[in-house]
Amino acid sequence: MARILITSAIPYINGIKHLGNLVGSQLPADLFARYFRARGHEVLFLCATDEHGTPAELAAAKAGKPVEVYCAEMWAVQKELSDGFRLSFDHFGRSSSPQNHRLTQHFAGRLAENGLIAEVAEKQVFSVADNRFLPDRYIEGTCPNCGYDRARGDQCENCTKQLDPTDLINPRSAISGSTDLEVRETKHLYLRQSALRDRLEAWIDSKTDWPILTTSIAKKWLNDGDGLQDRGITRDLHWGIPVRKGDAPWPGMEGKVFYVWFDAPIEYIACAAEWVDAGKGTDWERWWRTDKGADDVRYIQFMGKDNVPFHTLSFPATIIGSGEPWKLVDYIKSFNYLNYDGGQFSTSQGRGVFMDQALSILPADYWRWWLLSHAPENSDSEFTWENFQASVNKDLADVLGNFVSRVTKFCRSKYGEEVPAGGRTGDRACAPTRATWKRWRSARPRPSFAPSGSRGTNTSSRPRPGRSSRKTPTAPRR
RNA sequence: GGGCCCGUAGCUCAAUGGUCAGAGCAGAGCGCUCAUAACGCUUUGGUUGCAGGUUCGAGUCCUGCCGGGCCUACCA
Repeated sequence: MARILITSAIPYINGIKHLGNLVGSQLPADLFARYFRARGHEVLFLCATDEHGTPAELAAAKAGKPVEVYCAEMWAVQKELSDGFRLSFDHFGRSSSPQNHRLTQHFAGRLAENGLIAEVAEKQVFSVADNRFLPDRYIEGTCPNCGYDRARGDQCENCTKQLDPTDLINPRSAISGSTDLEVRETKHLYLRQSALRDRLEAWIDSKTDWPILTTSIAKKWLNDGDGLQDRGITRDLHWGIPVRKGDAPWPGMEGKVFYVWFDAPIEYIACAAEWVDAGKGTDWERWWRTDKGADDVRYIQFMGKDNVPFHTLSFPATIIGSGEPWKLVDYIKSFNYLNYDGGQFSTSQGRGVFMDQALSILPADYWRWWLLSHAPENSDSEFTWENFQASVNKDLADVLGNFVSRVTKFCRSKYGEEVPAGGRTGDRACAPTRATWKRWRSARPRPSFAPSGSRGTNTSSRPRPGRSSRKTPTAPRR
C-alpha cells in the first residue's frame, strides 16, 4: 500500500470559481484521490483558500466589509460549493490560518539564516487617496504607443505593448481614479532564487516523466534572459502574514506582509497541520517531513498552467533553501484552460458557468462527469452548452440511465420485489476481470484523464478478451 | 518583440517513430423489445493546417510558413 499526498492549487478568495478553475485543479485532483483511496492506498488530499494579496483587500472594500470578515465569509461559500461538488478534501484550510502564519515565518527565517534573503530598496508608485502602494496593473493611463486611454501600468490591452507605469500619460489609480500618485521608496525582501538555479534545474531535469506543459514552463523561467531571477516575497499591504524572522521581529520590515505567492504554497503544509488541529488526523509531519516518515510518500500536485512557475521554482526554492528535510513534490500535473463557447471564462466579466450556477442547474455528478471527460490535458478545450446537453442526454440519460432502468426492471420481473442472494461467478467469467485488475495494480500513480486511447497501463500488444479497461476510472459501468 | 504549446472526421477528443490514423456524438442502413421517445448491430466520413527534410517507416522527429492559444517574473 502506497501513501499518496495530493494537493490542488488553492483557489483565490475573491469570488466564486468558474468551471474552468474547477476542471484545472480541484476536480481532477479529487478524481485522483478517490481512485487511489478506492485502490486501498493511504491518501491525504488537501486544499484551502488563498486569501492574501491586493485583490482580496479590494474585494473586501468593495463589499464594504473588513477583509478578515470578508475572507471568512467567502471561505464558507467556497467550502459549501466544494462540498456541493463532492470534492473529497481531507481538509479544506485557509492560507490565513495561524498554522500558516507560523510556518511561513519559519521558512522566511530559515532562508535568511542560509543567506538566501536579500533586502532591496526600490521605488514604487503610491496612491495617496487609496493609502496604498499600487502594483503596476492597478495603475491606468493613456498608452504612449497607441493612445488607448485605459492602458494598464504593465501592459496596454489595446496594442499589447508592454509598459512601465512611468510610461503612462496621465496615470491614475485603477482603484479610485485618483491622480494623486507619487513615487516612494520602499524596502522589500527578495528570495535569492538565482543562487538556487542550478539545483532547481538539476531537480527538474530529473523529472523526465512530467507533462511537457510543466517542464517547458519551468525551463523557460530557468533559462530566460539572465536565468532565474530573484523574487520579491514581501508587500506593503495590511492583510497578510506579518514579516517576521521565525519567532523574531524583522528590523526594517515592520508593517509589511509576505507576498501571497510566498505563503500560499506553504499552506499546503500548514493545511496538514490544520487537518490535525481540527481533529481529523494525528501526525501531519509523517506526510511532510522526510525525517519523520514522509520518505515513502508520493506527492502529486494539480494546477492550471498559470500556476506552474510558482510550483516548479519558487516553492521548491523555498523548501530546498530551508535546508530542512521537507517533502518535495514528485509529480506536477498541469492543465490547459477550458474555454467557454469560443472565448475564455472570465470571473471579472462574469462570462461562463460558475460553480453556484452549475449546481442550481444540475446535480454535481453531471458536471463532474462532463468536465473530467473533457479535461484540457493536451490543449485548451471547449465548453459549449450544445455539447454538454448532447453528451448528458445521450451518454448519461440514454445509455447509462436506460441501462440501469433495464437491469432493475429485469431483476424485478425475474426475482420479484426481493433482492436475490448473490452467488459465485465462474472462473471463465472472471478471467478478463483478473487480467484487468492485474494491469491496474501495476499502473504507476500518474494522472491521465483521457477517456479513450492507449495511454496508460497496457504493456502488451496482444488482443485480449473482454472490454478495454483503459477508460477513465469514473466511467459509470453499473 | 521573445519563448512555449496546439492544429487529426461535421463536432468533442485519442494515437511509447512501427499493422489499414482510432473512439464517442452527429449522419445513413438494419435489427431488437427485458428497457427511457430507448437500446443493439452495421456503416458513411481523413491529402493528420501548408511546403520541404531525416528515416526501411512520420500524425509523431527537423526546418520554414499559415492559423489559434498561453506565458513574459509587481494580478493571482
